[in-house]
Amino acid sequence: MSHQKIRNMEEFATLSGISRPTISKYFNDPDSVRSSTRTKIESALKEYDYRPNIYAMNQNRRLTKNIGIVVPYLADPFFAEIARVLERRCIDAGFTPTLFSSHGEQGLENAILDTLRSLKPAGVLLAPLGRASDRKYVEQFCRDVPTILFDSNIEGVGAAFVGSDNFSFVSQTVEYLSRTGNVPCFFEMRDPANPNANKRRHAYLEMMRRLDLEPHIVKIDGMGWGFEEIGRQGALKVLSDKLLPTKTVLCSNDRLAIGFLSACYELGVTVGRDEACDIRVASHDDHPYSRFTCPSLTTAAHDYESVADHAVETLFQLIEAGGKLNNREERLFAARLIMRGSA
Amino acid sequence: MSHQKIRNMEEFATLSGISRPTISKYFNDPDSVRSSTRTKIESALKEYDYRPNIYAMNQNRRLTKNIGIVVPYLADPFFAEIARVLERRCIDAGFTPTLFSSHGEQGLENAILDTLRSLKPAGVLLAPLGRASDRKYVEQFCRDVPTILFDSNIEGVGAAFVGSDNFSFVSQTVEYLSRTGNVPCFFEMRDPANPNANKRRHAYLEMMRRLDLEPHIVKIDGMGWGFEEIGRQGALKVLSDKLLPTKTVLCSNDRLAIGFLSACYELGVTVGRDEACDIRVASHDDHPYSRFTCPSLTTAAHDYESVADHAVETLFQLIEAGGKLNNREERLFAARLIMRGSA
DNA sequence: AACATTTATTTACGCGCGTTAAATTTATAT
DNA sequence: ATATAAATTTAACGCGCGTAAATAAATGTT
Repeated sequence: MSHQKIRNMEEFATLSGISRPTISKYFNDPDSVRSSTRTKIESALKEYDYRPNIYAMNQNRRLTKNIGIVVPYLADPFFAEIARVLERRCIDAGFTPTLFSSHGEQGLENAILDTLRSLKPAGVLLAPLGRASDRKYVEQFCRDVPTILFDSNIEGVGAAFVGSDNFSFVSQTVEYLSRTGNVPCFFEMRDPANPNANKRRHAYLEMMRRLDLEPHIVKIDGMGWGFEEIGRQGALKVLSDKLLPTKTVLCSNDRLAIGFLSACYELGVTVGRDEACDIRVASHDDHPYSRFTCPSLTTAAHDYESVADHAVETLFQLIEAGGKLNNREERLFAARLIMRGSA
Repeated sequence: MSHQKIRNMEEFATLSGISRPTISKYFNDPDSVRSSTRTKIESALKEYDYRPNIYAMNQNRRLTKNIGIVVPYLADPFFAEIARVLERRCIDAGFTPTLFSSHGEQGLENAILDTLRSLKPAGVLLAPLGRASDRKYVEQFCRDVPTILFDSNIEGVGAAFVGSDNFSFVSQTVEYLSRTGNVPCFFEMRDPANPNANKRRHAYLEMMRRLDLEPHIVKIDGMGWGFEEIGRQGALKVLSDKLLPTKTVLCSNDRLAIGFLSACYELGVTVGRDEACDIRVASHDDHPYSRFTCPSLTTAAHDYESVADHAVETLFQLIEAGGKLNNREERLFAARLIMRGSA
């Protein structure tokens, strides 16, 4: 292997004895050149270790192999996990995914969309901030760039939406908790930024109505993305002030529940399904850490794999269809109830 | 605001009545043009909402404003958190960070380094996989691209290393645990992929020697990046087989400890500093979730902010120095002991 | 051997912008 | 008003590659 550095395709073409357009063709599809030339190119490739500049390639392609993935907050393991699966799927399909996190800030989300325009992606998988999103900005972006929304829906924006069926989540937990003896109250943040939170509250109310039970909603204060601490503080207050209307708590999401369990432990409140325990706690999401809480958390699990698979597949369809789909599909995946120690 | 779409700088130049080179100059430094022309440009900017293609810009710049950030595993909240801080610092300094995760795979790490070459970054902040890295590949990359290593050091590779002082971590936890009455054993994976793990083991042995205490190392099996589950399984085995040599456990890192605490809860083993508790558990990292474990985890905290600040600052120095620093600085930041409920 | 077909080469232009040098205009100082 | 400095425009090239059309060479067919 020669240690000569190669600056561009022109140089590599000269050294390998093949013309540049043919080299270009090879990199876009090795099978599109005669096998004898392919051999020549590949032996030269071993010799000189050249690879084309991916961004220069994408500058001219009618359709790039870039895919943008945007999540609202990457330090949240839920999004980190789904981003990981999405990246993997894109790579396996021969695309180059680029991952961005909005860090919970509208300004950053908009800046990311600008950067994505420059990247000229074949398509984008976008989990918007939700209520904190600049709707017009996102809408305009989706008109210009083939985009699939996931996790948080924005009505009518993007070519399709893939997410979880919040009613399925809540109906299963409410049904389970009430069937096994207790009336759950619903524990959530006062001003949830994520639209799923609102859907979950409505689902809770609807389910309680169907079961002819009296609903109780416990709203706690807090801003930002530090849900565990918000849940912990809220729980400390609710528990010490004896504000809990029932002895079964259904948290809107696992991160709040993690904080809630932490507060219970601090206050000596025992949690579990057992009669001897003070309260039961359940939640939604099947956060990567929910099986390691003490006690482990009963929760409704996202079908991560299906959501990721379907989002990516829909995006590929969208790309192949030239950026437009006939009708805006909203595909929701059902939850799977996971019974653990906490309820 | 006109809804006319602008394709490139040429078009925008025509519409704003300014020549393209001047527009180009403006975008690279708004203060480098006369205030009267700046006003013209900015009013045109309001009118037409144009912004230059960042990748095309960077194709020709002698020095781009791109910065690559690479972490070994983004679904680990520790890396997610430090990546978040690094991104923020880069953005504030006017750079465009691009984040990559190796997902624990050597092949991906190498592929990311290739992509980064195409990106022509001004500099790269790289947390390598560690033992799983392709040393030669990383080494060659660092020779070609100005790179600062962080978190995991690879001797002699990169222009500098910024990380945490493992001895500081372990010396504080060992000193604290032994001073408050117990001899800690060291709980770790059999084949840690991260070089910090080895340094921590050595630090433990050295500290025990200094304190004239008998060291005990408990090694558990497990592969991959699911540390919590590995820690849990290991703890279940160690606890139920009564293999624990002392009643104080010092875990190599918080993620193992999270699993350990989970196992303790399952088995009814009480954890805490109190005499009445069965065992004490402490650890290292101050993982974002360590304050929400039950009991909350006593741990040695990274100085996230300092590590991130110093890594970014060193990178900026490196960039300004033209890609070479005189000597390879290895800067280690001390830990801060955080006493919580578990020990 | 003559023809048709496939594949490769040559040539040239385009992508969206940075950058430079020379020519020209504008602002500031005297 | 004139000299000087500063900013802008014009013109042109380069970055690393895609792509298209015309031409040449290799391969396949009868």
